[in-house]
Amino acid sequence: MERSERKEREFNTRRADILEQAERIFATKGFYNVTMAEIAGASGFSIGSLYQFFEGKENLYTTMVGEKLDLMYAGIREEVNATKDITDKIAALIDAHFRFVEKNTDFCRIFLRGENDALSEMMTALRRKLIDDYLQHITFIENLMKSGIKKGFLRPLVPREMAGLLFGVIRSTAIDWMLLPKKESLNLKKERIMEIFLEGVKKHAQ
Amino acid sequence: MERSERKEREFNTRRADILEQAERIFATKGFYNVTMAEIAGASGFSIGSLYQFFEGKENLYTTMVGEKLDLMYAGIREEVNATKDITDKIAALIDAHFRFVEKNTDFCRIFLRGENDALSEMMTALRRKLIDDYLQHITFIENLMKSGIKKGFLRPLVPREMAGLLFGVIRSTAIDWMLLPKKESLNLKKERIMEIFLEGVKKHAQ
Amino acid sequence: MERSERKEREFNTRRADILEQAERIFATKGFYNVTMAEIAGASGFSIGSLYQFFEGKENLYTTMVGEKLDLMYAGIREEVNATKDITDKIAALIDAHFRFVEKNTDFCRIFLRGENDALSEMMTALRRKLIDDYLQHITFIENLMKSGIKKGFLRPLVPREMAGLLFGVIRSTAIDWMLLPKKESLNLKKERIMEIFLEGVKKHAQ
Amino acid sequence: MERSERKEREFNTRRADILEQAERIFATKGFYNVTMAEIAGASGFSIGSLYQFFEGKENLYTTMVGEKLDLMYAGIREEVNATKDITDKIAALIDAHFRFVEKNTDFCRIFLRGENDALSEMMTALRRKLIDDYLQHITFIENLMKSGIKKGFLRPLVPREMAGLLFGVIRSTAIDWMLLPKKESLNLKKERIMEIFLEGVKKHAQ
DNA sequence: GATGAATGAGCGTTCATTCAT
DNA sequence: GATGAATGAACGCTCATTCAT
Repeated sequence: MERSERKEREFNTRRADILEQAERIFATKGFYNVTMAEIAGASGFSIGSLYQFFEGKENLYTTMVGEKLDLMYAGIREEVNATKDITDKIAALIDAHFRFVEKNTDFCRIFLRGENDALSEMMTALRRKLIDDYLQHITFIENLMKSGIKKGFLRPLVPREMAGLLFGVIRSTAIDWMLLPKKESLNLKKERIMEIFLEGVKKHAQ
Repeated sequence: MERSERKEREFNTRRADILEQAERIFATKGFYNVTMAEIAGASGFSIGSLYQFFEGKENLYTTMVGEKLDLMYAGIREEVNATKDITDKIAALIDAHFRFVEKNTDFCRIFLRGENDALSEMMTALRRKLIDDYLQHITFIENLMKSGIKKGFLRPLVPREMAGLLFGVIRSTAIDWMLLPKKESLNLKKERIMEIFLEGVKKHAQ
Repeated sequence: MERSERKEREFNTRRADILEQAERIFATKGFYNVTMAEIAGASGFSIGSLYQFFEGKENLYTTMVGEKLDLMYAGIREEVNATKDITDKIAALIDAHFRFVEKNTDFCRIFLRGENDALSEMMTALRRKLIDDYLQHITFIENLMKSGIKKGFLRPLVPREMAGLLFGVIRSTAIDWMLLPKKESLNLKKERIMEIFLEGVKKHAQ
Repeated sequence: MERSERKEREFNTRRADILEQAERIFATKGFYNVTMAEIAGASGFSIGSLYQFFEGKENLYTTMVGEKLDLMYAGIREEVNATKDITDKIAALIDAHFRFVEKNTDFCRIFLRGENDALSEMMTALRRKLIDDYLQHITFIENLMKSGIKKGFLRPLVPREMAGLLFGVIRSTAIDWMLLPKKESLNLKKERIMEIFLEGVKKHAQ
């Protein structure tokens, strides 16, 4: 049925438009300081229309966050998987993460502000998803570490902890960059992170 | 006037009681899901009384967060300053941070959830303070790095970036610990962080 | 034009289908708790189509109630008119009323729940019609009483009041039956009503 | 504590004021066509204040109906119990009922319009209460009939059915009076009801 | 004619703040 | 000072009706 196909395409386009505006607005003002009327106005729909695309404000918010985050993780892993060498993989991991943050700074600010209030069912579910996705990503990095150790490139430390620390510096660097006004590209930090992560900060006897 | 001194002491005691309850409740439910009535009930004061100690809900919240954070940073630096050796100082930095997080997990969750909504003047001011304090702390760590480099213990990397990364892994490790249910002491992570931070993860030729 | 005749027949069939579903749904949930979307879904039409048959929700409701009620009164009177004897006529009046209630319990519940809200023009008109029809029915029964008195079968009381009381016990008995879970046939009550109505409850000297 | 006593008295006075206005307004316009703002305005309170006295609109409505109905039944039975003779008791039953209807016509119209929508928990509970109270009242009348039969004043018919019919004519007469514009006192009907109920309408051989 | 997505006025409810007692 | 009842603006959500397709 062509008719319904076009309908569905249009539906998805409109839905995406709303999500896009919602992302921008929620990122700027936080969940509680945004009204449905505001999102409706910004996305060019009426208040009532929003409810044809999403069950309510919470659903709109959690959907937006969830879908965007899926994109982020998927994008990062794709780039990592496209490389062969372990060093390149780590570089890609950092690079892809930073590029996502730079392109979606507003969205990422949501995690600065948090608001994963575990009061409603939906918000609880979102929080669970965030944690699950995060753990899955750590596991992905853990496997990177494991293969690096197996290949004798990395020291035989606990892979999970190595993964946690690597992601930690990536995340922290991104947070700092978002927090601070000076807007040099995040990518400039990549090499430093890699060097310190790989070599450590301690001066060794030469 | 002794009278007014006692008055003031009492005032401060009551104020502290309110802040203590407020911390617990805000940490559990977030800024927007807490009512003044709830804080009043929990702290044993009437709603109206809260307004004698604080200008309003936002003031109560920002005061609580600000004062607690000051305590944290002051406590950490005090412990660091009480040691001499650079390795001990780094250990103290991590140790003191982790102990604060373990003792004040609820409070720290506030930063997981964020809600630094920059809408009102007060919330903006709080956010500014959070950033300032953070930068000040980074500078403190930066000075640690500088002295480590000067003493020839650390490699001559950019001290600010070293500081950022060290704090990054500390923060990230704390976040993970708060996010995840397994409740082994955070302190177990200290040695790993130090080792990886100091030595790096790369296997060197022997 | 045969064409238009068929059109009209189809129109009436569809209209009747809608009314039938509307009756069922309104009876179950009341006027205010039913949505046009619900009626549309149940009757297999689109929301927009409902507006080709009825001017709006109120019109659909008042039409449904009005037409059904006309059927009830007409049916009862037809059955009464089909008998000769005054006792038989009274029996038929009760009988026909009870049978309608049993066959259309859901519909009759509408009167239990009422909702003849006199706010809109239409609802006011419906209420007026309900009252008019009711009075007309009472007049019909009044004439029954008159003829019974004229024939010397009934005591020379005020016919209108006799009619009001007879209808009163019929209605009340029906209401009780609808209100209460025990589902023996309403018809079992007919004989009792007739006996008490005709003979009274007082014990006479023998 | 005198203080709290006065508070409580005031609370109850205000609560009663609200219920009084609510009764008037709900009776006029039905549950769904009344807004909290309207009740607030009419009773001289702010919208928010209504929620200190009642949990919400439904609670306000069901409370009002329930309490008023209790008063009615209690009042009627009290008057009946104050008489000795069975005929007087029946007269009192009718009389008290009619007086309540005349003094509380608006309230009673609520039952004309119904709206006992069984959707929400509260409305279901109200409906249950209405039925329970009704059955209890019927039982009260049934006992009247039983004692009348035992004393040999009434024919040995089924007491429950006699009670149902008596209440039926009372209710129907009241409904008619409310439905119709002519405003002669309801009490004029009392004698007729008693005569027909006691003697029946059938002419007996003399 | 038939459809159902779009509209937006309108409602019940919440809660920070005030102020009379 | 201490109280907590009173306030009312503001919000999320619903649904009868319209109208472009």
